[in-house]
Amino acid sequence: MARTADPERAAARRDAIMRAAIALFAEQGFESTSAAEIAKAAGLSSGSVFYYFADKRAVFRALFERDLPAARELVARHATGDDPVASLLAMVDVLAADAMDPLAPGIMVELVRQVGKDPELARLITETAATQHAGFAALVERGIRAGSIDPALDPGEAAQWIQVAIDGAFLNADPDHDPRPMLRRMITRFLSRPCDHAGDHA
Amino acid sequence: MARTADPERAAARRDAIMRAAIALFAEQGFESTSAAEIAKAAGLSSGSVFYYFADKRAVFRALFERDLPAARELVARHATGDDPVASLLAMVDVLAADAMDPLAPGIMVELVRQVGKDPELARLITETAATQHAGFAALVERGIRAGSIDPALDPGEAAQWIQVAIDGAFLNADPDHDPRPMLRRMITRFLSRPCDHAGDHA
DNA sequence: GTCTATAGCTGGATAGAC
DNA sequence: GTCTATCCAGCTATAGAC
Repeated sequence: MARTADPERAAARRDAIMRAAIALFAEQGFESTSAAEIAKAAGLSSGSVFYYFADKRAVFRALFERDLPAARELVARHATGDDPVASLLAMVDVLAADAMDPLAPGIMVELVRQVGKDPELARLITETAATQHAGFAALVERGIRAGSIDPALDPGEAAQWIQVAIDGAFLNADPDHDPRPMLRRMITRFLSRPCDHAGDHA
Repeated sequence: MARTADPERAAARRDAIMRAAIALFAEQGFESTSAAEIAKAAGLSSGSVFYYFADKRAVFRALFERDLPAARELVARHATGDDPVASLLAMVDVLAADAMDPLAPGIMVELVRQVGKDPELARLITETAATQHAGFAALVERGIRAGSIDPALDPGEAAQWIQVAIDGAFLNADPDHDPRPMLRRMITRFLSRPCDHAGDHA
């Protein structure tokens, strides 16, 4: 009854294409990577790429399809905790973990570019980012009510700046250096209530 | 004696090409923008681009050639001041000013991509970034000695994180929203000495 | 100095063999 | 289902007219 003779083999090939594609897109960019190159790197022939994917753009999109459910799950997992700041930092840690991947800056940059060209990709990424944003904003709000976050902050704006910091870390990714400690320092202090003796010393 | 009949006209045309190019590169990307498109937007004919520039890549490089002298001047101007943190924030303000330009994210992204492909551009950008980095690091060190910056910070690492934050702001640029107040908050607090009653309230 | 025309090449996507 | 062969569009860069 199976449509495909061997669904497992088909999934493996799709996966091989995606793995080859992510490396090539990150290193060379989307436009500079030909379908033939991807096929070769995946151990297949040129035309096969178009059997598994509608077009080159669909290959790129597929690389980010798992991110939306992952974001939903991440937000749900950290929505209910005793300490909102701790939950928020745990989310940051997870999102920033991939920033040590040497492919991260290349993929990040290519993603921004392709989002402007592929409306379907744009919808996917917008929703993923909005999901993370909502999760952060809710935690900031809870932190404010609990007194552990500066009430002068607007939760939505603060959430966006947390994402800005993570984006910056991705862009400057370095495989030899874990960005998370400094990212935590930056975000913790950004959120905390003002410290009335800030520059004391004198 | 003049080599060119009208050097002023020539400079104006070069400039027109550059202005047209920066918009197109930011919106569509480098690879997706043809030389013919640039020429048309500049009010010239296709071949003329190659009269004023050696090749398409040189057009892109030209867009960043003024950044290195500008960085040197900026660093020099803020090297000597009574308050290192204030000088540092003034530098950040200048560098982040362009983040309100709607073209900023597109150009930023394209720059990262092209730096990986054009070694001459890479040299230029690396030196520009290193100049800014050195300026920030020197100010952080002075701030530590003056007691206004947390001595636990490594000046080089702190300088890099200031650049990370600025990069993030560029990537998420929004013409309607000045990122500088929040950027200042984030950096000030990142640098400041620890505040021993951080999460008080209870 | 600047334009027109085009050479020469590359790459996405398909058609049809197997 | 997968590969080979190929078509056609679109691009950079140049050569030569004016």
